[in-house]
Amino acid sequence: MRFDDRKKRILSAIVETYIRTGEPVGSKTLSEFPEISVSPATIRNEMAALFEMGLLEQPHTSAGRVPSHLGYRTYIDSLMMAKPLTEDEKDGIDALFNISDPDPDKLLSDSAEALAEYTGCAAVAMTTTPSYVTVEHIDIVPADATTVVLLVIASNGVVKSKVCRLGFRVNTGIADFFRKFANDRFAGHTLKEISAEFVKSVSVQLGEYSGVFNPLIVGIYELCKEVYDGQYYLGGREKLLTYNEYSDRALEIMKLISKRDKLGPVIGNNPTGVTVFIGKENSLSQLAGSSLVVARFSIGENDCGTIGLIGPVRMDYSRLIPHLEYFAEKLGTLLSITYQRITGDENG
Amino acid sequence: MRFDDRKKRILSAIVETYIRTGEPVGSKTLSEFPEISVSPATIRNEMAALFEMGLLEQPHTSAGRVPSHLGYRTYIDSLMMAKPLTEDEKDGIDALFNISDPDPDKLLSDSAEALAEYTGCAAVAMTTTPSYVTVEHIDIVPADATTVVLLVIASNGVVKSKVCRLGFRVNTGIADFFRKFANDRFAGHTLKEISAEFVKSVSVQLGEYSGVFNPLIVGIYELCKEVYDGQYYLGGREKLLTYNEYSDRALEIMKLISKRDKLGPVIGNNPTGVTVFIGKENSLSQLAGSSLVVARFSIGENDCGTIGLIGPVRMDYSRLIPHLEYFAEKLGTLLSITYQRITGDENG
DNA sequence: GTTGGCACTCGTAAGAGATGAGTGCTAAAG
DNA sequence: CTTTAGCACTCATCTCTTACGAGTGCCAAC
Repeated sequence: MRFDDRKKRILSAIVETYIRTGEPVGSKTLSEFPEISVSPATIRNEMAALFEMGLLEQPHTSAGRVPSHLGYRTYIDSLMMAKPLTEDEKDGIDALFNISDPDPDKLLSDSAEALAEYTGCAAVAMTTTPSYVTVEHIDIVPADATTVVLLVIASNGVVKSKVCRLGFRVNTGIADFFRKFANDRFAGHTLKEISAEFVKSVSVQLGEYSGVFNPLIVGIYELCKEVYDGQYYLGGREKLLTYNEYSDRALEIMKLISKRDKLGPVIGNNPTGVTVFIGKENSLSQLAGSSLVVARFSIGENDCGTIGLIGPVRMDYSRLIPHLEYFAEKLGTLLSITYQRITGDENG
Repeated sequence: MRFDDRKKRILSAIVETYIRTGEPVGSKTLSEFPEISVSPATIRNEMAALFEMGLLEQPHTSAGRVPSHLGYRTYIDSLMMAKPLTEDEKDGIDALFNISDPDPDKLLSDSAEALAEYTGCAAVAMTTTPSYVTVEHIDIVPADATTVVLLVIASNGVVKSKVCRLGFRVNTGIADFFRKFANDRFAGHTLKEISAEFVKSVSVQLGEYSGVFNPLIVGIYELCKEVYDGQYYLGGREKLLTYNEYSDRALEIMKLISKRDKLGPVIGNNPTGVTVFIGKENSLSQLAGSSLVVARFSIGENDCGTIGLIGPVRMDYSRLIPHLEYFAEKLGTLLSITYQRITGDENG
């Protein structure tokens, strides 16, 4: 049986109509489409063929047809016409990102929120740190009699700081000593290496001062971990409530996607560009009724994170995929600007 | 009509049973309570009296009774026996907070999450900064060729930092100049004063260098604003979905409570201790079907924030009020420890 | 004051049609 | 061989009715 042009047009029409209305699509409705214009009976024959081919499903005998997961897959991969963003939409997104010297973490969480707002789906934004990234430099800055600021500068340009309050007065001598000690032990090591055990072994080397400096050592550990773990932000979870597909599963899905250890591995290992996981294609069985649309973004050439959408299988792919693509590109550009200055200077 | 002892016992039983089951309570059910032990008919007479007094409501003629808002109020204010926390529960909460040198912001967001987990309600944690708090000191620390860390230390002990990436190389001379300049202009001013206009006027004073240093000036403004605005964390929004009271209103409520500008004023102006707002007592009409239980916490003697629970009017007040009280106390203690060291040293 | 009895109310669950959207199949027309 | 009209059939959904039962208010008796 050939998957001819008319079958393609019919499948497209079914997918698009179902996405729009959420109701199974019948032969009569389709016969009114100008690009089809054959009688309902003919369409029924074609639909029976598409059903045979596994592209359509039937909720029950007397209902219309609904795309199967394979139907969606075929539609997305070869039939769909992506709706490019209008200039207005681009401007709107650009305006969101129009901040100078943004905090990268905030940028990410704002992106998740904005993406959710724009798309009506739950949105996730996540960064990953490659395992080759090392600690480049550690600094300790007295800020107050007993307060210091710890800084960890990683080789990928990420800088994190933490205010540490100590139980003793810190003078420049102490700060200098600790700075040298910390850099001797930590600088050059990959973030991945800096485990709790590693930190403990470093702490031991401080001998009798180990107790005194422990808060700082732990602070460094926490900062390294923070950089290595990256971020995970989820925005617009509550958007899922607007789809009746989730009427009884909303709580379960919302809990699931809130946890990085659940969703992270699923969305963090994709090729560049936009990837779509439709329903049962997801490795998590709880997501069988949902689709994920994910896009990687990168700082310069270095892939560094993922943004994604979570919504019902019946989502408007033709609109959302270009949107997500634009967001990812924009986010990458902005992060590149943020991080570029350092590398620029280092090379120069 | 006297609100005698038996009426009180009946009202208590109705409130407690309704909280537990969510079903209107009938006279037969009540007659089986050992502390009541009169016939259903007698109870019906009493219930009619309680209805007259405005303490009970009837969903419809042939249903049992449900507490009115006044009924809940009476129960909470004078009838309820608070269930003190068990040692196990206290230990569980203590364990959550058992971290050394916690980041105050993280402490707050973790508290909101934990509180939600413990209580099954949505939980909010919020800090407010009194308007008399001033900028005590500003510091700028070169971290890298073109990267500096800005520090704002406020008079209430709060320290915030921000990594700023600049377009030029920063040496100690530049850093010293800017540090002096910034402290001359900002230190001593209240955080409240430091508005966008204020910052602009400061920037102008830099003359030809205004453009170069603007990112730093803006950074200071942002940090001051961050300290002054305080935090607002909401945890466990999705818990509301478990109550069928919210089956159709969940989205609306979740949106509402996510916004500090909506919920903040409502929960931020209460006396010390635990305050309960029952349903329509809330100034926000959308919360007419919800109750808020809020508690203030303080650093030392200084009131500094609020934690609260949002849930259906039918919530287990006798358990939740002591829980919230314990959380608030614990949170205050921990924050006091975190901030005390500085003040301790400054006075010494 | 308390209680048993009883008629009454009213929400809910269950069952019976009626409706109608949509189908598959067949046979005739193109 | 493809397309189409016709027709019987399926099945979710809606409405209407009925039955049920939990709970009430009131009254008379204890």
